[in-house]
Amino acid sequence: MLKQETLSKNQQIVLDYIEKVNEPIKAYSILHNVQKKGIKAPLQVYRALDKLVEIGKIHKIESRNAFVACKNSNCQISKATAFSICESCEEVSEISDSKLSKYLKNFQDKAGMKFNKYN
Amino acid sequence: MLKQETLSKNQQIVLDYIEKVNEPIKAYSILHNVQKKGIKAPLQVYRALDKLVEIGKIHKIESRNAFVACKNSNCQISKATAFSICESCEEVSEISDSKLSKYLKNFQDKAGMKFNKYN
DNA sequence: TAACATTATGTAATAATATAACATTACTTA
DNA sequence: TAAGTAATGTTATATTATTACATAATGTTA
Repeated sequence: MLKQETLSKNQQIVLDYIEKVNEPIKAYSILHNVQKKGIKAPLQVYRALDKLVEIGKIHKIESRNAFVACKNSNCQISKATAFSICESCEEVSEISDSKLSKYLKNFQDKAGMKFNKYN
Repeated sequence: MLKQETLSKNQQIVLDYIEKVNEPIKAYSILHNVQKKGIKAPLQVYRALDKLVEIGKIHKIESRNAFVACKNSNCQISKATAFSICESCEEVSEISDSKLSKYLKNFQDKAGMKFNKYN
């Protein structure tokens, strides 16, 4: 099953905006900024976000309820990423050191669970 | 600066409940369950949770907006923990394999940031 | 191409999670 | 005991996310 090649209209609008701002951004902030493009309701944003996360184009930073474009698109580690977040300025970087990603991918806990994706 | 020895009334009520259920639980669920103890408002729960997280008695599982008692209290890795979460049943375990914790503690990214705490 | 399934959209309402603001009380410690 | 800090109580509100339902667009395949 190949990844879909083309994004839908709303998905593309949301992704374009997230890539443009190039830093973590919240759903309602995205909404405010794409209203001129015809997206009117939170759900339209959340649906696009869900899809973009699913196909690996963006990540959700759970502790911030924010979304950021993936820096490793189409790459193996896109589901095993992590972020460093500055405690004073909140600046977020996707960790590209692959050791952590490898560690996570190989992780297997005592009960036999294996790593599938970070959350 | 030593950690405080005694918890306040609300903190103790909330911690007792979280330890009793022994699985991740949400703030409003805690609220419903401690109302008989005199806690009436969300803020009273959130304030207790904030403090308990701060002193390491519990962790917040960001991707679930849930809180769980720490299994490594008073231990070095209490700020560098992680969880494995079953994708079908959502069962959550705190990873006690210390390799991940050690990796995180020693992590230093290209810009020189060091690990302080997970989020 | 017709029929069907799947995916995406639009819209309104509402649920779930979390914080702001303000007043008061309790605890610590100099 | 006075001053400072931490905790509490309460109301209102902000923020984040989903349910429910109707419709349209797209993809699949017989």
